Amino acid sequence: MSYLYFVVYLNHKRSPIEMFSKKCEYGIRAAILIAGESLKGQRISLKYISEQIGSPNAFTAKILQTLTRAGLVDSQKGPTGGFEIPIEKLSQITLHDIVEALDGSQIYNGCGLGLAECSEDHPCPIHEHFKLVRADLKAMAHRANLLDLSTGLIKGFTYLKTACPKKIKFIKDKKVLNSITE
Amino acid sequence: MSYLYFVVYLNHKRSPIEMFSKKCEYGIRAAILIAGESLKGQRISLKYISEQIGSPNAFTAKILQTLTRAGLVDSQKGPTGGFEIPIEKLSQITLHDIVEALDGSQIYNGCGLGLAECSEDHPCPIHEHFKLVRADLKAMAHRANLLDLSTGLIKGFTYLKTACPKKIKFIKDKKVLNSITE
DNA sequence: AAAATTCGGGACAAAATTATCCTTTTATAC
DNA sequence: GTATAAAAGGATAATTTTGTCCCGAATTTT
Repeated sequence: MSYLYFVVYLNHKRSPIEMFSKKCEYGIRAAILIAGESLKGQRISLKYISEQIGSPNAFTAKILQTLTRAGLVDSQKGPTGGFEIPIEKLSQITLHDIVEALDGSQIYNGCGLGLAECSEDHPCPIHEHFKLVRADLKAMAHRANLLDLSTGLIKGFTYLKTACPKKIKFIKDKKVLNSITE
Repeated sequence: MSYLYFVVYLNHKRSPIEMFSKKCEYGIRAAILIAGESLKGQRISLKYISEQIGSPNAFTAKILQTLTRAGLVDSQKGPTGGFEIPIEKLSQITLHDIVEALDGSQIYNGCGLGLAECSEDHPCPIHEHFKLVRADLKAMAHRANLLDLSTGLIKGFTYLKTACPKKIKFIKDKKVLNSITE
């Protein structure tokens, strides 16, 4: 007698194309979490961060190193150490700052078709069409700051981790299922 | 006696993050070129396409296969063969159709932070901020069609290839320079 | 001082994207 | 028919992105 079980697992792979790289997505999520905890006077560890935002631990460590070196986040070693952002800086740090540090500003400045030379004088076919999109994205990234982004989180209005899985795989064999879910 | 030479070369590597994948960029450029030539009653070959849009030949072949299988482009084998798009279909095929076939629609539908579950009811912190950008991008991609995109090209108002190089590398040694540029 | 905890950073591994090579198939022209 | 020109498609390689492992450095607690 065999049953149909299903096992669910998160995947960390970047979908064919998203707006930001995985590095940047994790970085933004981490920064918002740190911002929220900093507002509450808490310093938080890498372990806690990767648990809360559902990101791979060691990869997140590299990203936080980058943000720390960029001066966007403060780090402290040793027990009781961790990451934090001074409250007074929260409203000054924008989404743009995070993206710039991790992905660069190609996304708002580059040509939509990847041409090196694409400008008003020498436009690609979608140059005009792309203007508005790029301008919106750029304005949004400069407007959104860590204070605003983290208050929604603290109030429970927004979320940083998906409760729902990305990939669902069906497994008939109970033993196989248990070997994966144990 | 040594001089300072510089050698210039195009790079086909995707920058850290752009709006579309390289595959999609080449696909869009190829489709617009084919559209323009089709308007002039010409069928064009892979070789001509990759020369005109400055894309790697074999990679472009794969992309055109995908577009052909998706029914967006017609292909014909043999001498005088090549790629074309029936004129009457040009205004019906949108940027969205090309992107959808090559990259999927994740870019306008997916969460900006990569969360699997991100919606009005369970939003990520940047969900509201991203709405406008995504909507603009989606609307633009549905609005822009191959007829419009290719007429600018035919009239010489827009370009599909960069005259200007992406990377510049300085090389002092004349022998090294010659070995590269020969 | 020793132990424990946490970040820093180098080396390495896996996966996805980007790109190349080469053979087969199909159609045209001679 | 034969040669030729072009797309189709399989296999493979290079590069980049994503992710892991492990050890060292710094800081706090005991």
